[in-house]
Amino acid sequence: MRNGVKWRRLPEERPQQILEAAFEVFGEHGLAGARLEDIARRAGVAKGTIYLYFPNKEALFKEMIRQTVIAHLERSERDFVADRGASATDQLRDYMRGLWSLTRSPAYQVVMRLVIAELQRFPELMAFYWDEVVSRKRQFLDRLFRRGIEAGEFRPIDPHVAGRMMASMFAMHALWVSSGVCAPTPPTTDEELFEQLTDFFFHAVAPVGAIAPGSA
Amino acid sequence: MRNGVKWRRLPEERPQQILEAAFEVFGEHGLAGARLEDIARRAGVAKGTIYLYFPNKEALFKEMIRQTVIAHLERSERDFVADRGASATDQLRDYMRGLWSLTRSPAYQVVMRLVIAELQRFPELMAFYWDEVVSRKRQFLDRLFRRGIEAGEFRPIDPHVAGRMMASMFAMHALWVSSGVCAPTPPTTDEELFEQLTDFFFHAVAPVGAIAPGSA
Amino acid sequence: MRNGVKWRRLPEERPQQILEAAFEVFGEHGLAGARLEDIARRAGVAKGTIYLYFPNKEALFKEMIRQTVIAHLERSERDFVADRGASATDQLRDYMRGLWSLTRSPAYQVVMRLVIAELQRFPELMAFYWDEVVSRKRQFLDRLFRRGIEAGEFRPIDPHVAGRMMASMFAMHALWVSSGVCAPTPPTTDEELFEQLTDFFFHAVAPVGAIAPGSA
Amino acid sequence: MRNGVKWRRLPEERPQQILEAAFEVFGEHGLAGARLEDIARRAGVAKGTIYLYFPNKEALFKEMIRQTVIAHLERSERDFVADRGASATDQLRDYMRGLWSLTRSPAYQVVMRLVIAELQRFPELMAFYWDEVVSRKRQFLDRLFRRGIEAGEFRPIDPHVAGRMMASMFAMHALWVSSGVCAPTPPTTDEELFEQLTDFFFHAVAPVGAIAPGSA
DNA sequence: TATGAATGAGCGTTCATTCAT
DNA sequence: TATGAATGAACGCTCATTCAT
Repeated sequence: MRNGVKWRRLPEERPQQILEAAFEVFGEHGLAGARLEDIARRAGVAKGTIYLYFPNKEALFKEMIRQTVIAHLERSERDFVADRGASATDQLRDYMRGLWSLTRSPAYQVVMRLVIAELQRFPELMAFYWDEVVSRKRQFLDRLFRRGIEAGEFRPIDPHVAGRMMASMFAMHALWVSSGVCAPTPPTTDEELFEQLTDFFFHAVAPVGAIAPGSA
Repeated sequence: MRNGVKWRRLPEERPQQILEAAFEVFGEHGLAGARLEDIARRAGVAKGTIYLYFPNKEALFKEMIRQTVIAHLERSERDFVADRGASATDQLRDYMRGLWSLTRSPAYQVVMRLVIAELQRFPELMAFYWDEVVSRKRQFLDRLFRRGIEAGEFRPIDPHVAGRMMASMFAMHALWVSSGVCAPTPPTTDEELFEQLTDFFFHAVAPVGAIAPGSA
Repeated sequence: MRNGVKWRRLPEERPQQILEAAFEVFGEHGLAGARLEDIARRAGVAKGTIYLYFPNKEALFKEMIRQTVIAHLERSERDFVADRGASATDQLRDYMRGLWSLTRSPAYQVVMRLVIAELQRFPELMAFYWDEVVSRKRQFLDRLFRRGIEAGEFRPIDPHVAGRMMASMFAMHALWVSSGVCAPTPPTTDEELFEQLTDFFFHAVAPVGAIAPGSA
Repeated sequence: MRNGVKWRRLPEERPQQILEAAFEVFGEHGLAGARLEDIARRAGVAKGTIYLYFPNKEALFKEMIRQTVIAHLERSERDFVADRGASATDQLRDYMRGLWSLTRSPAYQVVMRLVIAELQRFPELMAFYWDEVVSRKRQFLDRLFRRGIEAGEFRPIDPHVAGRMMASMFAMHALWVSSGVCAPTPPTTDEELFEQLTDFFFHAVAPVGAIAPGSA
């Protein structure tokens, strides 16, 4: 049959194919240092082909952000609504688990590093990230923490502050894990790292005088 | 006549002069974005002069790391020895205050960002950083936390974990403050940010059932 | 079923269809600035289809010249023969009116501009243009002016010169009108512009001492 | 002496050197078609060197306009003031002579062609040309013609119109001379062409009933 | 030692042209 | 005959590095 004749990759796969190459090359050389030529070669296409699917270099990175951080955020928001019945503590622990599994994915680690390291120099990307990620995430966590505080599950901490602390701990661990700073010396397992993070956090937000609700 | 010329900077000062300019320019434009021309102009020398003292752009970056991060670590260690008489809680609070003032210095923010962004690509530098900074800092915090745990000031948390959490929170805030992610929405003062960090941390390490020792 | 498809344009119309689109796009973006993609889209065909009918971009341009400038010249010659009975002054005024309405047509403005801008670089086209347009038009005007001079309607000016002056004024106004240089400052109407041109020209060729014959 | 050792071109000549190359290349390939690389090679410098003296391609063209059209305009304005004693007719004839000698210079012909052909596509250049040339020239000619009309040397024609007609005739002749449209067939000398232009123009603006004042 | 004019490889991006379908 | 995804050479512009002075 005519079928077997050509086995090139299907056109529908092209954007994902390019994106995956971009993930790798951005990860290795940074946002500014990555060369479109390398991304193209790694994706197995010509330089011009990239521009059939993405208007420019920044758009590639935007899409990377969408597929990792924003996708996760949307999942979290859906879960939050679906899990309305659960306690804030349980909801938070679920959220943290999702965040942690994201944290361990190379794609997210790359994105985080680039966001921290280079986003400043790309004002349009910075604005995008701020609107689509930072403020949205903040809203989400606000609602979560407020619920827990009102239910007496957490001490009356400023929800913004709680959110910022959690984000800082997870983000930094993403960076450390990816750059090997975390792993080497204490041969801690991923699961142990997660336990340490949640345990620490739940102690920090536990009602004063109570047993930390998250550690059981 | 020729005498008035004495007022130029001495040739021996040249490297430091260049390094200071590099600091500023790297801080403003990042490693890749910094232009040798700008550094030269800011240092008051010609572009070619830089190459008399540093073989290339990278070398400038390496020297920057040495002069900032290591220098700070040595200061911390000296202070720790000098404060031996105080409680672990007080010592920790003092250390945090020092760390926070460092965190707010542009120099540290620059180095943190560049370390996160670029260190991976220089394995030799990464090793250097690991030995001279990461493990040394870890030892230092270990001793501090162990003291506090033994005295019952802190709950029996793994000292490594406590150190890692603290470092992650402060490091991330350094990055956020410098890139404006922290500041905008809640018009929080620097001092308030510091209070939030210490309050959060002391709650997390407080002996269970006790009032958080750090919050007063 | 398959029947409704009959409503597509016929294949025989394809070249004209493409040419019309080329006209518009060349007019808007110039020869170098026009993108084949735009022409294809505007013609309602795919990019590749253009290459079935024209070997390259240049060929499109050549064909455009043929369809506009030559076509007009032939119309002028026919009208001249048909109007044999009128005075030279009337014939000239009629010709000028026709020239002016041509001058205002976007197609002519486009061709004029492209001829000025690009013809030099295609010697073969330049020769073609010279033979088929320039010298033919000159002959035509020569006859017209000679008639007027012999009849005492115009002063004894060199007919070549009169023709050249007229052509220069109209051509330049075509270019100016199309590029907006003429319009802005004095909000002159098209009709006024035409009056100014003819009035000026008839004064210039009026018998010395006489009232300019064209202004009434 | 050390003098004879190196005879490279002096740095002070560089801008003019580049500009002359640009003149040639723009003339041959147009504004959009000219390649910086060609200009550099023709000037005997490297591509980057151009950018030491001109911020971009457009600036090269701006400077070309300045050295030809604007320089001439400024000369004309100075002469106008210096010649206050002369009749408007004499002043105009002097101006025309200057304009005609400009018209014959290859540089001016190139500039005119590019202005006509391509300026539309470079809006910033168009604005520059409009402000620095078109409106300034218009003012200048307005004053000149108004003087002549008030003194009864010219018929009461709208000064704007007279200026526009003159400009159109000279401009078009510049384009024709440069592209060979004017020259070939009637082997007219440059001087004769000039006489034809002035004679035609002075007849057109002569007081009705009078002998054309410019023709002698 | 110090200069800064000069270099040219390299970048992101565009688009005329090709060719498998 | 018609498509449009894919190509890749070419462009304007930048800037780390060199080198004659």
